[in-house]
Amino acid sequence: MARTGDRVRAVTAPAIGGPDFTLDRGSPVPLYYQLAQQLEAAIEHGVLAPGDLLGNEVDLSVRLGLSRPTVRQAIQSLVDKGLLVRRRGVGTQVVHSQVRRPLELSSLYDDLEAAGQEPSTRVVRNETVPAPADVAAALGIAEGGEVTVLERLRLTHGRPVALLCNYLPTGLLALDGARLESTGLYRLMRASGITLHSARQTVGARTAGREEAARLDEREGAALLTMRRTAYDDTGRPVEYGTHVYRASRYAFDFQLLVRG
Amino acid sequence: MARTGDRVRAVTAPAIGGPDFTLDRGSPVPLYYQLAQQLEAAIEHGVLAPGDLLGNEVDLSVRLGLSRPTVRQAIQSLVDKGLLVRRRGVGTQVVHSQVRRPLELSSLYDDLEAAGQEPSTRVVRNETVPAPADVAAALGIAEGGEVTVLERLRLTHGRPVALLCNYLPTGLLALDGARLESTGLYRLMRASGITLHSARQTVGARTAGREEAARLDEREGAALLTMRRTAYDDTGRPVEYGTHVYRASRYAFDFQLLVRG
DNA sequence: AAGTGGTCTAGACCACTTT
DNA sequence: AAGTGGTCTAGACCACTTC
Repeated sequence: MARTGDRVRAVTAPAIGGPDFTLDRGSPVPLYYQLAQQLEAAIEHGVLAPGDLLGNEVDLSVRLGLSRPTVRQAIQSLVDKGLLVRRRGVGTQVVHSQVRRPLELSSLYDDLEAAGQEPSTRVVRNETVPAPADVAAALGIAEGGEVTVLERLRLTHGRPVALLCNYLPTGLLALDGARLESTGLYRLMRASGITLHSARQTVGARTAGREEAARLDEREGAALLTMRRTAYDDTGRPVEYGTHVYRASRYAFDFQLLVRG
Repeated sequence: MARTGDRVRAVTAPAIGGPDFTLDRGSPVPLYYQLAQQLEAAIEHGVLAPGDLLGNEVDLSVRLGLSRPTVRQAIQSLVDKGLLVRRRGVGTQVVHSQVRRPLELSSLYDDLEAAGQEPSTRVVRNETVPAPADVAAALGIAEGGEVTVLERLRLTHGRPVALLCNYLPTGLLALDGARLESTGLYRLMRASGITLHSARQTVGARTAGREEAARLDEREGAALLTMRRTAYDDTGRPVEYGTHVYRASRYAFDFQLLVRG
């Protein structure tokens, strides 16, 4: 039986009824993951068109020289991503719409950068303070305990888009002012080995007060989008609490939801 | 070997090092799912506290009389929900925070009802019209093709909260006016066999115009929360497009995001 | 009746973490 | 060295859908 001992053996499935897949058993990348990536690429590039049937799992596993559970694991990961649909008695097909974008814990900086908006940041405040009640509750620490507060003005093309106020457990992270001006907070956290896992968000709206309007270069009474968020790492510990205010005239949240199975 | 043929056999695991689990092999509910439900309940009720180790998978499977893959499938489903964390070489633990709420494709009606807000609905418009360009694009039909347009005023405790305007492919669903006044659109769709799978949402804000303010019982210039959404069924076909407007003074979106693995 | 995915088993070897 | 989860195999029977 082929086991991990057989190094650098590559298997190419015949193209009968579908695209080619190449598996490398010598690679540290799991076989199910290699297959999932190639399936995703085939869908992405239109080799597998919306509505196409994948061919049954038993045949696929024989053709690929994999066991059925391994093939199923690959398929399942794409079903979870919403790229494939399984129907008992029918088969597995590529989903009909072009919906590709994942739901992600959005980083404003990354989002803006990806959209070609040339984001920049001005750090307004970066210090250690006693935790106010709401912050303490959100971060799960004692009221009055030390937290780091970070206030930033986010701009695109040199014009203000948002006022960001974040609280972090002190000592979690080195908040270097210069690096904060050149990148986003989440990227900094990831670089420090913090794996973000989930976040709870509340999105609302209100009108701008006078001082706020001035800082954001808006008229008084302009519509603002507000966001309050607590983010958790992969062990479920709160690592960040923030209240953000966006100029509604220049920003809207855009995201995709998946219904849980 | 115990197979599905053995009816109504129940297995109770000894409580050594953990809570009891009872599996019914005669039930049509899959074993991994029964286990997952009981694990989730144990976490929910505090029998398993945050940070608790679950015990290794091999022992668990022996205790429960299940194979390891089956136990893993149960655990994996809770990891996906964000309730458990696995660490190689360490074990599986209950997540540290109390984050429980799932991310879901939110139904305004259900959300309000769950919050004890006594929602009600007034159907303002329910007819078939030629599709405007944006609607046609969102629903993937020809511009000017037939669509059903549905306009509703949503109230809580008898006071307006939101103006809902939805477009659906004509013939997808019987939109009975009376039922629309007593329940939500998504519940009606689910009852018609439509399985919602994902949605793309854009959330923004603006100030209220005169007529709009009057309909929502707000002042002119009040902050409004806006939402535009396209929902897809499990085959990826668009089944609904809507533009909603909420009174920011009475409503905010509240949801949880999970980072994709 | 034939074909599909859904579930389940009883093993195996591996990589990683902790002791 | 010992213990954990991560991956993988080669089967099996079942429920559902379609013909």
